[in-house]
Amino acid sequence: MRIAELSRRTGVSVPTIKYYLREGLLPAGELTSPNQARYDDGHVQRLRLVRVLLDIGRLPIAAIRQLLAALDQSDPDVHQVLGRALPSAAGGKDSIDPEAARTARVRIDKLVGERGWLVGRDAPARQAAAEVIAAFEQLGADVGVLLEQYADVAETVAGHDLDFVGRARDAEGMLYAAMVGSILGDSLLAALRRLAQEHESAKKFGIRGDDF
Amino acid sequence: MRIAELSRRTGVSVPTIKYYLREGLLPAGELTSPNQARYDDGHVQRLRLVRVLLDIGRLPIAAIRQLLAALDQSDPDVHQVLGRALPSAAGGKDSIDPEAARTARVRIDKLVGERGWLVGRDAPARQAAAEVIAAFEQLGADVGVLLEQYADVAETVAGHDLDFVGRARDAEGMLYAAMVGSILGDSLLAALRRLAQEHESAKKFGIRGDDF
DNA sequence: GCTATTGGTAAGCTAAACTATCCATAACAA
DNA sequence: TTGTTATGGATAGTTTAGCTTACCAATAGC
Repeated sequence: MRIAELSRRTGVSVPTIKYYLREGLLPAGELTSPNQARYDDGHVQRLRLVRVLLDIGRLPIAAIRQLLAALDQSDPDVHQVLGRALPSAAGGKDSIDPEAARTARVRIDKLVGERGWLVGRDAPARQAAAEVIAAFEQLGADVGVLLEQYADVAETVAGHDLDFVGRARDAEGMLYAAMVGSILGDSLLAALRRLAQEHESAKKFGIRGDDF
Repeated sequence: MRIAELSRRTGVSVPTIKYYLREGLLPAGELTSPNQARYDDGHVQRLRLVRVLLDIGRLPIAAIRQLLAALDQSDPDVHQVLGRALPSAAGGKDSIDPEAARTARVRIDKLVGERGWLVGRDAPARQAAAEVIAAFEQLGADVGVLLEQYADVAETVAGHDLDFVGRARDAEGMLYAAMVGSILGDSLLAALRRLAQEHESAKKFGIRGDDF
């Protein structure tokens, strides 16, 4: 197919597709002549993946490029992708007192150690978790109880996630599932959490509205 | 205190504080003369909240303004905030086939109904969840099993969340806890999930590196 | 009295993610 | 064949969010 059909099939405008090609988010089509290229279903799928990572995962273009590079490696390493390549939802900017972050980091390292989690010392998620904990405390909240409860939950979820990954056909499919499941899983879990929160809140406080 | 000290105590630059004042994220200080105002600890706390919602929650300024308006209401309604005011993590843009989203919406409504969740018909989280499910399917993943597992987990987490809210002293504190816990909870859960995923992956695939 | 700071406003800046415009060439319809 | 439309590739422009800079008259504090 040519670029117009690729655009029609994905709902992405032609200029945007050209932009993604330039940015290396989409491999170039097969050139049949100096200004004619052919695209295939792989391009359609890749383009849909990019849009989902952008719109739902809210990943920046640069992060998506890195993820896709991992997908295209000849030797796909699911473990590396799960542990390192995936950016966690928390944004990178600081706004947090560095000393509070250091204290929280010790706390997270302790939690990981106590639970026997096999996680690299330099795994970015350690720092991400520490920053969120520091933020809680900067706002005057006590995360003590919540942290352990969430860690329990995280173990459960991660178990389900690895089952999900394991259901893929081959190594490449597992890598794809790890990526999609991790990024979209965050959003799915957040949305279901909101629904369950509203339910728990309705139970606890009594229902105000009656539009169920 | 005056604006310079407010800046020093929060690490937010003076021009940025002025910008937040203009945007209505921070109430004006008490004017002592036409060009002198006094700020207090409430401003410090509010400013820290804004930064956390921006940097970790990644909420846009407009959403933060709305949230803060809910905080400042004379009659704080925790249930409304939990159910409606809080934006879920998923971004607003579409990129998803509207028909697939409609099918997924039916699926979510069915799940909510079967579980007896007391959730408004028009709760935005329903749509958010539906869009994520549609995204999964657009990428060729089968969310069937995962969805039910995540719903179980969401119930557990929401229970913890409401306990967290219930630990606050008064109604205003509960509203604050609901807001902070919801937004930061998403990020904390995501970071812990990454850690647990790396652990589960290490167990499943065998450990590649040895830097623990 | 004198310098630094303040509150307030308007204009400017930066980065990210597109979008528009060109151009020479190629495909397609008449 | 011939006019019209589409294509790949490149460069420049646009939009939005979140700040920064610059400026001003008025005040603080020595």
